[in-house]
Order: sequence, then C-alpha cells, then structure tokens
Amino acid sequence: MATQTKTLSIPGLRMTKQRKEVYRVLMETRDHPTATEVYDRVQHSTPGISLATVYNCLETLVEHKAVKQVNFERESSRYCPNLSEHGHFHDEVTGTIHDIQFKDGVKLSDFLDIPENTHITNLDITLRGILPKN
Amino acid sequence: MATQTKTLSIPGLRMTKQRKEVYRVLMETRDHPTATEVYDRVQHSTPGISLATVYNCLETLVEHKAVKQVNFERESSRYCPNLSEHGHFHDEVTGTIHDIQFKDGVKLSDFLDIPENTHITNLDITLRGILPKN
DNA sequence: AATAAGACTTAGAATTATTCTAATTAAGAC
DNA sequence: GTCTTAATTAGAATAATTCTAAGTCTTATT
Repeated sequence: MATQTKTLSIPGLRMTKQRKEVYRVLMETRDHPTATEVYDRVQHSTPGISLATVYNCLETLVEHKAVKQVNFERESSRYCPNLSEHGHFHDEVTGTIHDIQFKDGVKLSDFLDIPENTHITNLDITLRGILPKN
Repeated sequence: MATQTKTLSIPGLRMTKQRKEVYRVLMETRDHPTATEVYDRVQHSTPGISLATVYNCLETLVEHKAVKQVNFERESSRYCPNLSEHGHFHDEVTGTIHDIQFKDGVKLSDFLDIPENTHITNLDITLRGILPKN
C-alpha cells in the first residue's frame, strides 16, 4: 500500500497554495506535527505564510475531514493525515508518536462496558509507554 | 461497593483545609468538574480560597494519585476521584461525562495492534456519542 | 478583459487556561 | 508557644489559539 500522492481536492473548497502546502507537508512527514511545526516546515516552500493562515488551513482541512486533529493531554494539537480509525502510541523513550490500528473485527463493546446500541460518534485512544527492547 | 468516605490522608503531605475541601468536593459530586467549577463549589465551605490554590491542590492530589486529571480535546482539564483504570463517555445529548469500565480480563493487545511486551504506562480512552433512547 | 462578490490571508490584538512570583500565613515539630 | 518549612494568596506572566479588520486573490458574470 503505497502512500497516495494525488493532490487533495475538496468540492466547494478553494485549494489555495497555502492549503496545498500545509496538506503536502502533513503528507510528507507523518510525524504528527503541531501547528507551529507545520508553520516552520511550510516556510521553505511558502515563505511569508502566516501562523494564522496555518491555523486556518489546518482547521479547514480538519473540518473537511482531510486530516485529523489529535490532542495529547493539554499539549498543542497535532495533525495527522491518517484518516483510518486509529489510536496513538506515545513512545516515552524517543518522544515519537505512532499510529495504532485496531485489530480486525473488534467491537468497542467487546472490551468496554457501554450500553448496547450506544451510538459512538468519536473514539479517542492514546497510550503512553515503552516499546520492548527486542 | 459503597463510596468510601474516610478522610483522605497521604503520608508526608499536609492535609490543609483547602486540600481537604477540594478533595471532598470532588468526592461529593463525581461529575468531572473543571478547576473553575471546583473553585466555585469550594467557595461555600471555604470562602476566600483562591483559584491558584485550587489549581495547586488539584495538582498535588493528582501527583499523589488521589484523583485523576482528565482531558477532553483541548478543553479545560477535569478531575475525577475514580482511581480505577477506566475510560470516559461524553454524552452529546446531555453534555455529561460518564466513567466507563473495561470488561474483565481484556488485554489491550486483544484489540490494538501493539508489539508484544510493550510497557504501557498510561491509557486514555474517550468516547463521544449518544446513548440509546429506550 | 473589466467588474463585483466572496473567500482567503495577514498582522497583530484579544482571549483563556494555566503557571509563576514574591509575599504572607498556617502546620506540625520541638 | 516558637520555629521551620510548606502552603496559600493576589496578581503578573505565559502560551496556544482565536478573533478582528484590512487587504488581496479567485471566480462568476458581464
């Protein structure tokens, strides 16, 4: 499964160069950067872009479900172009963040005590820990 | 399992009236209040207590594992005296937050793709959704 | 191609939750 | 009761994010 590189295009949304670049930067390095980190990276290709614009672009992309916004504790929001339902693992040794996939066929109600027929609109799973030495 | 009401006491920690009251308020209404909400509630029993003190007390209680700090998105932190490992459900209709217990005997690796022997130090599960009508 | 209407971007101000600072007060040990 | 130290306090400071108002760019319409 190669990374998809086709240009983002969202009906009814102007794909300005700022939005394109913010999106490209997120796709390029999928390390869950903060808005400020995106701002720094995007300066190379789009000098003069403002931090407010980066915030605006990120917000727009999130609203249009082109990227996900991820929050850890009360730290700055981070952004992630992985659209599949997934969780996050915070590696305490390296400080890096990894996406975690759910195993196939698991239902939330298999491991959580929730009333049958609860309609889940959003799920947020974050782990912190230390990976095995191996 | 009745709610435990014995007074909090932590070795090496001064149990000032502010700390007692902050803790009592959390135990009294377990609705995951913010620091400001705790501040408002505690005014009744401890007029003049400052917001800084409420923050300090909450921080101390969290550090000493007498309460848990819970974050939703980037909203204000909330505080919870339920010390068992649990998740949270955000009811989108009422706005209330409910604790969710894990089913007995489930392991994270049963439903998440994580390397064997990963050492998990912290787990954060939050759902948003709508409870069944019935 | 000119024009107009909106949408987008921008700099900087404003907001908000939280933390910090420095001075005062209160707990617990003696 | 006095002393030592930790805790509390008011208010200033911080940091992430949002807001505001002005300017610029796109696109639809002529």
